[in-house]
Amino acid sequence: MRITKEAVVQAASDIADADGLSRVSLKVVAEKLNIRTPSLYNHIASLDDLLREVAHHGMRAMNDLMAHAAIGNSGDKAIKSLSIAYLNYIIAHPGIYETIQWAHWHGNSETAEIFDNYKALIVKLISSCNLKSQKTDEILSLLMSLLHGYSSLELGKALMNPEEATKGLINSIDTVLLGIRAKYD
Amino acid sequence: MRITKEAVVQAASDIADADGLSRVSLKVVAEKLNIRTPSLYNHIASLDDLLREVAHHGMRAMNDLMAHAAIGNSGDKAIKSLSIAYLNYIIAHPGIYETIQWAHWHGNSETAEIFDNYKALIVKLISSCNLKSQKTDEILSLLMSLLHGYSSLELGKALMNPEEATKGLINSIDTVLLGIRAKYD
DNA sequence: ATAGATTAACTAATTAAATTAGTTTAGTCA
DNA sequence: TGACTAAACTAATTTAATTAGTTAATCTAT
Repeated sequence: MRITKEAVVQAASDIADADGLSRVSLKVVAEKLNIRTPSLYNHIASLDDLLREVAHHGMRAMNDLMAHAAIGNSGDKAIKSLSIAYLNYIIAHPGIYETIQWAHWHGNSETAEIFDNYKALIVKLISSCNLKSQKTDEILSLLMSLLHGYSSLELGKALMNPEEATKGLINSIDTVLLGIRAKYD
Repeated sequence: MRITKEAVVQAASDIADADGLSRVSLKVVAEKLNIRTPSLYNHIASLDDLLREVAHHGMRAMNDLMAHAAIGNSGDKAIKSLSIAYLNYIIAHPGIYETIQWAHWHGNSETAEIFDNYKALIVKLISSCNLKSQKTDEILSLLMSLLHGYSSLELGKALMNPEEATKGLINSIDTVLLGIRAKYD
């Protein structure tokens, strides 16, 4: 016996990745942990609270992975490394990514804070491109849109063929960086 | 009395737009229509079925609006017109768009068919750009990613300031088209 | 016009899941 | 070792989806 909050979040994350967010319920989480459903309330405040925890845990993990991927690189190279890390995480954790999207609407101030950390990381990489024009917000918006849009739309295919999906994303990033150079440099 | 299936879908769509997808339940839909919850089963097979109908209705509406927006234009101009129509629909119907995203995972073959129509429309516009290279799939993926990614991420802000959001999208499209010209023309 | 078929409403009951209340048990530490 | 606390439990409540079975209203064809 004796479960920790981390174990609860982990169990919910695993169920999300294996069966999808819609299959995550306190019932199945409790079953996975071999405890009764109400016992979960010793660790979490509600189902929504648990899902937010899953999302936050995932967002922090993504931020860490992306930051590490960017280390030692700058400019286009760094942006591509980050993008690959982003897509790899989503391929490995589709259910957590689904939960992160859910948290985009059902999140709280902590959600916003972690999201801000993500934005700050990308801004750093944009700065490392040393563009003449400093319209960083426009470029940030474009890059985030592409990363999220591509990941969401191609996730189904990406799970079947990760290589191909990564190539496709890098190709799109290339095209966008060409446009950015043409417009802002 | 006497409700039609269309009225049920409309009621669910309205609730989604007003209060968000998570607030759509057969209970509140029935209340809005002044009938008892089980009576809804004369028109729909299940809650999931209803949500799929909401998504399909919305997807068809979007396709129509985008097709009309593209009429009389070609190339970059057509792509921008379509993009504005896309974003305008989402600003007007955030809950339906949320439902469409839900249907991306919980959809059926009909969902896929309507989505294919959307892709075919964009492919036509790409062809009208008369690019040297015919890597249409790469460009399709990039444009769809941008449209969906930008719309999802900026929806919160877009509801507050539609003008600004539209400008931002057009700006990103411009940059991407520059990159496409550089790479594929 | 009206019998029969169909549509769409109803009530009653079931199931499933989230949540709350109150209780018990098992380790921890003074 | 005895009180404290964390974390489990059972029992009960609430809410929503769904099913079954019934009835009323409309529509259709003679």
